[in-house]
Amino acid sequence: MNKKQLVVKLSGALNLSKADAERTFDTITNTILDALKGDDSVKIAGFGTYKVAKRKARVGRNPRTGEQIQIAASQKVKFLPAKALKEVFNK
Amino acid sequence: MNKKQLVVKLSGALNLSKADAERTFDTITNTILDALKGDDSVKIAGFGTYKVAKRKARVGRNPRTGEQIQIAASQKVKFLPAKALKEVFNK
DNA sequence: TTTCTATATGCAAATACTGCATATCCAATT
DNA sequence: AATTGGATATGCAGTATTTGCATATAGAAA
Repeated sequence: MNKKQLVVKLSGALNLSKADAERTFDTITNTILDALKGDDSVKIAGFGTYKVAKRKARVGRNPRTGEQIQIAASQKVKFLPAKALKEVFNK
Repeated sequence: MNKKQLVVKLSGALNLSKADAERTFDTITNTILDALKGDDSVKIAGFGTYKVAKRKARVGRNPRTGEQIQIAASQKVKFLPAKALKEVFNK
């Protein structure tokens, strides 16, 4: 399912126009992103937690040539599913 | 930031009551979950992709006693941040 | 208040990560 | 509705990182 299909579903479920449904959805993702940018984690009970994980610099390898390369430290967004979410998929 | 705080922000940004904002948010998470339950992945351009990852059975260990235990195969929800998301945090 | 979640522990196995080419797929513009 | 530019999936090798187990406690959320 891509974003367009999701928006169509939301439009029906929320009784909004597609344009409004999309704006609503974008507002939510932007709000979450803003919090993450401020180095805050976003905890959604029953769904999961978004947090920014810091990754240290390390030595990697180009699998094509085999040569070693230096990989810089970086940050990425991590999503940790809530307990309730795991249970849904494991029974 | 927890769910309550997020709902307050959404309520302001979307000009909805808190109750409506929460209902809207829940509708979205439920829609995503339903797709995942149907073994479909949810791809949100500019944000990321939710997908169900299957994890193989393996041998684990009880850290308290040290004894080996068999861990069953399981499934969990994975979130893969979109390229745009990584860039936000790495410059 | 009562339920949920993070944390901490040791350790084996699974998985992520890197560059890059190709194939596929999506979003937006025409 | 069709085209196109951009984003993502895949495969590869080897190492770094993560995962997940049991369980109690502390802290936060409903």
